[in-house]
Amino acid sequence: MKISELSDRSGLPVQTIKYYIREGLLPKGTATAATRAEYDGRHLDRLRLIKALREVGDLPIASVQQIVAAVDDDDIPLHRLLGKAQYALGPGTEPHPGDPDWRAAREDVDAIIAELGWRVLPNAPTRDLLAQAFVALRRLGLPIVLTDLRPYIEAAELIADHEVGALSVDEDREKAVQTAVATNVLYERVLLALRRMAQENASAVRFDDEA
Amino acid sequence: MKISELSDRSGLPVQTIKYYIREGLLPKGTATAATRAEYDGRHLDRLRLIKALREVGDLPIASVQQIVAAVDDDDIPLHRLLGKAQYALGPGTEPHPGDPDWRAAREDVDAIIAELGWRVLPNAPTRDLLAQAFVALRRLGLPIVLTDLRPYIEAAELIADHEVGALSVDEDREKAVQTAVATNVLYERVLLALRRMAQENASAVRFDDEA
DNA sequence: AGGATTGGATAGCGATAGTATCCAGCCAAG
DNA sequence: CTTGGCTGGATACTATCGCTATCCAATCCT
Repeated sequence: MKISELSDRSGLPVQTIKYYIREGLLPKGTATAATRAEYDGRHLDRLRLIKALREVGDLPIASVQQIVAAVDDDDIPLHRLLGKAQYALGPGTEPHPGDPDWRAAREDVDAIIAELGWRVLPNAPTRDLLAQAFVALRRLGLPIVLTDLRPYIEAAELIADHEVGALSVDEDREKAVQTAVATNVLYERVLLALRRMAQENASAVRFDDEA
Repeated sequence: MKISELSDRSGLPVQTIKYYIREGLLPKGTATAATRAEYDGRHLDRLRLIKALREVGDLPIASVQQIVAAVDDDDIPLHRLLGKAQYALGPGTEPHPGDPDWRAAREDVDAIIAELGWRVLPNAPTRDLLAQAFVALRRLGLPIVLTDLRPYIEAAELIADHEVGALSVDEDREKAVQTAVATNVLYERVLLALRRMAQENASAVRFDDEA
């Protein structure tokens, strides 16, 4: 199909598609002449994935780039892909290892992971992500105790077990990989939305009934 | 204290503090002369809150602005504040009511909330937030069924009940409000980080042991 | 033949979140 | 009491991000 058709079917402007190609998010079409190229369904699928990651997941172009690179890398087995994608999602901000607060938080994080017996790589960016939140909480005078974390840990395990259990390994890789990455990012949003709703509900139940 | 001290103690450049004052995130100091103003501990607290919301919560200035406005509004009772803050967090992207996909997703969302018996205002932005994720999933050929959502709903309720239960109502408002808002945003990050870790762990348990 | 469409390249734009500079006015040390 | 280093306040500048717009020459479609 032509780029204009790709544009129509994906809902993205031609210029944006060209931009994504420039940035390496989308492979070029197969050239048929100096000013002509042909695109196929895989381009469309990819574009839809990009759109979902951008619009719903709110990922920066650079992260999407790393994710599609991992998706395209046939050497990565499906079950490693989610981890790979998480590295691309990254901690957002860099850790500051010189800062003693930071180091203390990282030690807390490492201790909690060890305590839980979770198998999380020592250099996983999620450790820094959590440490960052710990630092901020501490600085606001809100220290973290393990019991406070309990419900979050429980919830996280509940969800993760479900998600990893639902991973299909037998489908064709292309599709499975796309599905895995998309669900991971999109269900993150789902979880956030549900938490906020559940909060509103719980608050209504607790406080509105008093009045 | 002087602005330079405020800068030192908050870790933010003087220029940035001035910028925050311009944007209404931080009240001016009390002027003591034409080129002199005095800041106090409340300024520092506010600055630390802003810093946490920006750096960890990754909220745009405009959202922080709305949140601090709600925090400063004494007419808002504490237990309403979290809801108010959520409105400021918003859906990120605007809903597109003309789109039939969107409308269908919104109906799904509304149906689920009704089914659960949750008390969520009809115009809550979280409804759109969830609908947006539904639209994206549907477009990727990944329709949502209630059973898929179960673990997320369960997790959300678990967390929300804990959080709302932990809200203190008796402390002095200033501090309590700051705590409530900060924990809400920061524990969102905590939850995301824990989910990713739990995923890595669950994946390791399921797949690495096969090899 | 000729208007529309492409690929490819380059330039521009609008929003966001700060930085930098300037200018007086002030305060405190010498 | 002067003088050098902060201030507050205003304005201007900058960098990054994620697109858009424009151009051009080569095609294609009719």
